[in-house]
Amino acid sequence: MKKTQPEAFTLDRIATPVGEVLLVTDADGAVRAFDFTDYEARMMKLLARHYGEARLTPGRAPEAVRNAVAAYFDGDLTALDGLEVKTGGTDFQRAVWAALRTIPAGRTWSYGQLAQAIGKPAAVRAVGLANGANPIGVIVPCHRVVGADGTLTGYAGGLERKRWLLAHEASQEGTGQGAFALD
Amino acid sequence: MKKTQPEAFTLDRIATPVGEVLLVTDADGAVRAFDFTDYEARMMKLLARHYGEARLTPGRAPEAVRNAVAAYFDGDLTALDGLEVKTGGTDFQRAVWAALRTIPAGRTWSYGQLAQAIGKPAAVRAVGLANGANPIGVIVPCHRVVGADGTLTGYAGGLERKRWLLAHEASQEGTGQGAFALD
DNA sequence: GCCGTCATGTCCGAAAACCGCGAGACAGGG
DNA sequence: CCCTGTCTCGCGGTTTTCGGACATGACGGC
Repeated sequence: MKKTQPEAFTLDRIATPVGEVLLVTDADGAVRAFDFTDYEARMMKLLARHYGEARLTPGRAPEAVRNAVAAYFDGDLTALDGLEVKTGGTDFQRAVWAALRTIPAGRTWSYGQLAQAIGKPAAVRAVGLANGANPIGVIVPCHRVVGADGTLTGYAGGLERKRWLLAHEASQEGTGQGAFALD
Repeated sequence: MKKTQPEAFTLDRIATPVGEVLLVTDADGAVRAFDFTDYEARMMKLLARHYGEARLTPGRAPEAVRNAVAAYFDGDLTALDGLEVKTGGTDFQRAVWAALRTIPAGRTWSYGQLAQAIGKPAAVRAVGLANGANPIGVIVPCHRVVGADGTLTGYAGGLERKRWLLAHEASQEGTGQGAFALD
């Protein structure tokens, strides 16, 4: 049992080209969680783990956040970069998630590169774990990490979506920088 | 809506015939913890377990509480009965602690009787554990529980103090009801 | 009588399993 | 030869599981 301050969060739902997403924000407008509706159970589990009995009340997220999400899916790939996010998790996990946000849209890193970036070049596999435990999909772009040989190894929202997101980000950037192959 | 703070508690210190005690109260004047100064570490651990990063600020507890404590040690054995207490812990533990407050001063129960009182006659040993985990000594009178044969089996504040408290309560009641033997 | 045994709830530490990896060894196929 | 696909093994944080230790007492065997 952790520190259990009930902490009231807002749960919003937004339609996107890859399906409806869940968007959890706190009283300060910071994003606490973001995931696809069909993985709602997993998101709830993560929230419960980090915040104990956090209470979710359905409602509308701040317009600034909603607009940023819409803009991103609409082609403005940097729209999410300014959003404030807040997470629980261990120091290691937070380091990984922070590093993820430094990967620019249209680029991909390998798990090894990511491990290197946080100063633990050997913790490659652990990085994969932390990646999978990311509570704020898309905004914290865990989908921009692929295998050393370019394979899309896994994605909590389904590989299909990972593929779509990367294509979305690549196509907007132009065709020149393709650091990975879409099959 | 204000942020959920780590819950501010007040920490007071009071002198008694058996040594200085620590008295933790909340903003409503309810008692959250009570223990002897020489077991401060254990009390802090319990507080941390139940309330996370609870913040303790040294200060004076409400006069009503201070007076009740003084009166009890002065011979008014029922002085503590009216105090409001609040605890964390599991359902089981809270059931045990609630039952403890029904034991009148000057009387003792066995662990078996206590287990019976909460409707789990077989959970005798578990009751002992819960007893030991009581964060509010004296006010929640865990010292009034002894072995089935009358032995003072254990006390978180030291058996010496348990003996003293029971003698204190017994002597004030008169000599007739001695349900236990002091050695 | 004395001793071993078992039931019961909770916490705690140790150990093991779990992986969204990646490097190296090896065997085939052009 | 070179290239590639498959397999094995070590890596390291987090989560889960497991096994004890206890503020006891009732019971069955010697």
